[in-house]
Amino acid sequence: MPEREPSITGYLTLGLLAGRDWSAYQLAEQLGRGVSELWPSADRGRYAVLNRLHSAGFVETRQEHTGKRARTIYSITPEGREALAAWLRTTPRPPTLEFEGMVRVLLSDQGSLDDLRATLARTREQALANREMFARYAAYISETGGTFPERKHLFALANTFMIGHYEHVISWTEWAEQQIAGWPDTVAPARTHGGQVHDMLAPGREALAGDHATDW
Amino acid sequence: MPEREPSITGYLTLGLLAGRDWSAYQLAEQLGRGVSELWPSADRGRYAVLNRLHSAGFVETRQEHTGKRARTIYSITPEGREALAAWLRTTPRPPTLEFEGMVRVLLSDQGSLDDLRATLARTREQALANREMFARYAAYISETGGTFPERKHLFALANTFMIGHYEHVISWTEWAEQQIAGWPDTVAPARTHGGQVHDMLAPGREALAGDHATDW
DNA sequence: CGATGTTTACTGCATTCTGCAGTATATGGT
DNA sequence: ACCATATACTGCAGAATGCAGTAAACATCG
Repeated sequence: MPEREPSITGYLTLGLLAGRDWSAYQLAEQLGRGVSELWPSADRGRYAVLNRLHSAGFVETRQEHTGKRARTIYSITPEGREALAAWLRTTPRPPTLEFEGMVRVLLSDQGSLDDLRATLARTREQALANREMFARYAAYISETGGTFPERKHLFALANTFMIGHYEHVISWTEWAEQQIAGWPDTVAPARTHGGQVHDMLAPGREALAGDHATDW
Repeated sequence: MPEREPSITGYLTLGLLAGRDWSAYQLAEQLGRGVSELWPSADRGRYAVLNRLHSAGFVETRQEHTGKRARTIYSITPEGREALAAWLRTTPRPPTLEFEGMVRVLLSDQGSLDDLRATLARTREQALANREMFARYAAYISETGGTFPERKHLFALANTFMIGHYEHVISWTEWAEQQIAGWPDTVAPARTHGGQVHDMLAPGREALAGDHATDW
């Protein structure tokens, strides 16, 4: 066995198993909830990760049954705990964003102003829904302690980030909608708009001087 | 040929080709610059995308030479332009985040307080560097018009988002560092901290009542 | 003028991940 | 008794990643 390093999904799995045993199905379901806004993964992949954790010796399995239907229960091994702790001592990769809507903004000179408006509106709606979801989590945790009370202090940190993140997306879409309000189309504004640095920096910040290889 | 839909990287490629012809190498390089903070892709994949665009009839190729060394120049076809415009009329997927650092925060009860502090510090540094990069782009574009002056109004929209995004990451890390300052370790605070809803919501916002299946 | 390092210009390969479909049992409601 | 939904996964094709590798052109320095 070549004993490769687990993926982030693998470490998330180990993190859940650190608290209690879970079935494969439960793990796959749990990793599709809120945490998928922080570390997305396909349902299919979550099962594959379990097999790799198993052959690396980081988890053990046992079978349970409900009538004829089997399910596999996973538990973490001491090696699994050590692998998780060792990973936490290493350096994280920077966060990455996959923002299809913003790609559409950049390419919107190849489409209509209505396309651009629709992209902004849709992005805003999606962010509103997500902000609401995390606000509900926050309220639920503060009222009841939540489903994982032993980690509520950590969920609080993450919840705050997520709410602020969607808040930022929402306020950006609103600002962008105002910006494009006076545009005749998606092409012409390059001649009159888009160069004002004061529009482009957060309040109170000034443009930085210095090197820049190129833009975008 | 089954004529599948291009990926987002494919549409980005078509978007660049809409302005002028590019070589494969130039395209691969360009897609690794700023736009990769919005739509990440591996160098290797950008070449594969070109082959798929070609077999779909969305781009055409010709060969140029520098001495013995060949390079392939790509241009967009009318079908490619139409595919891009048609895509812009469809609905975008919501933005997704891949935030390894926040996964570590969630699992930090399996590690030390120093691990958590290091994660926050590293995340802050990375975000500072990226904010600076986009601030430089913004300054460069406002001074010179930038490398793509015909799209500067669109880059301005995206630049503003990116600066605000990293700004949010930075201020969250600073807030989180304050939050954990008084913690004895990564486990105990669940008993005393982490439940205060007022810490967890942006200023002026109240917790929303309503249904919540579960947290995280 | 030759050696060395960097940029240009890609391709191959193993592994992983995604997305979709499919299978089969159990449970709850009308 | 029937049907929808939940449980509990597996198979497969295609796409993406990460790393390594090849080779020519160009710049720089002694």
